[in-house]
Amino acid sequence: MPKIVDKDAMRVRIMEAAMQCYASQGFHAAKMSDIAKVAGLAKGTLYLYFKSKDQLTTALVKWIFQGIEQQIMPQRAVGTLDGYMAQIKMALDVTEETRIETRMFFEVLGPSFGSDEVVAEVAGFFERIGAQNAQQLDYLIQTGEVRSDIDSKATGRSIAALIDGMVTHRAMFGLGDERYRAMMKTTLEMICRGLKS
Amino acid sequence: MPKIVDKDAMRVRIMEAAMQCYASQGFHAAKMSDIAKVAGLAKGTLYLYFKSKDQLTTALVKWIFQGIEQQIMPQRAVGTLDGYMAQIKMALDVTEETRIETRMFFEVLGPSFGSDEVVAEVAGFFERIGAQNAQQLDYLIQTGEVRSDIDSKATGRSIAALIDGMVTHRAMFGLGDERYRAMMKTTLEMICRGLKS
DNA sequence: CCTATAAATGACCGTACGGTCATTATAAAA
DNA sequence: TTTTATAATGACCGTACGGTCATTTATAGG
Repeated sequence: MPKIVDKDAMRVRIMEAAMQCYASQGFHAAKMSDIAKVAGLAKGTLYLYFKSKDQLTTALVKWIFQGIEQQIMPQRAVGTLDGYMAQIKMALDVTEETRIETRMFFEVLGPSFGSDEVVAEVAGFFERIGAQNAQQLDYLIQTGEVRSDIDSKATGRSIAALIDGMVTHRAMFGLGDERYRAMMKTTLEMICRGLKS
Repeated sequence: MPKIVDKDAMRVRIMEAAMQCYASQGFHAAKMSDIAKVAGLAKGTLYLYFKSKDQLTTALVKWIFQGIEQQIMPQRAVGTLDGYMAQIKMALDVTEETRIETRMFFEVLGPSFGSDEVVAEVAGFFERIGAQNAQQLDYLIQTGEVRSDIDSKATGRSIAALIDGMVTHRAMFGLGDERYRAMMKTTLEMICRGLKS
């Protein structure tokens, strides 16, 4: 007899609203009432699904990174160095949406935001990306396309950091499209030459 | 006849206190009264030297980056690729203090923080680092140590972004010393191989 | 149509912090 | 020592926002 609601869908709806508000106003400026308005709910309702603003934000960050990872990871191990480079190129060539998310993370990853949980989540994300890179490299070493004297684990993790550096700088410092494209090109060449045996 | 004070020294004293508070508590958690206490002043006094917390923070960020730049830039153009690589290595191998500052910037660069001025300052910093790299590369191209078919401007700016990526990941994601050292090694090798003609 | 239970609401509260300003302290010069 | 302009102080104010909860609304089943 009671009213029944899809709680997971509701949580997603709220997280989407939060994302929108954080993107346009920033984390601190976005009020819970704003998020509620965007979600088409009353403020109090948010607290039925998330205990606090921090918890909502933590959930949001996890959700976003899980999304990115699901989008990236399935692209199964490619068999050639060229294929691997193409994969890196895709990672570098981010969408506008990712750029918005990047800006948001800057606030959320700051030390004033309570949860080390969020930092740990993001750290884990890059850890997995690094591990995937390492695996790729190991395979390409076996096929002989990549130098056998590199430390694949360290190199894989480094590549993850390098990509993040590029993506972050593009998002934060308004690097124009043509310019960034030139940067991508030289970066890819540098990495490729560095790996090739 | 009036009481006279060295205003610049006072501003520095306050910025140092702010830095300390931001580092330990984060930008948002640090209250003006905390900063005052650390500086050994009353809260109201801060407002004689900075119009607002935001302005204090903006000044602080500029001050820090100017310091870093002065520390880095004078290391005049080195004449060999090995010298250049050594310079990059130094940039990668950051001190604990820099790591603290890195964490702080994550908050301050977030979109909720009013001033695009700060972002512009940091953008300018990396722009200058990129330009310096480009200059170095141009020289090394002329001496024949570096491939002549690279886009030195784009490569220089990319290297700045790559370094920042590494440094940031170290600061944010608790990469251990040995591990980071291995990452530095492969990164340096990759860059070096990528540049060498 | 009624009822019981889940869901939604938004007025309200507490508090905490940035910023102000009337008052007090300080020190250089006369 | 007095004067006077500058510097420092900290109690106080306003307000804005996260979070609560008594009340109202919605709906599935009988």
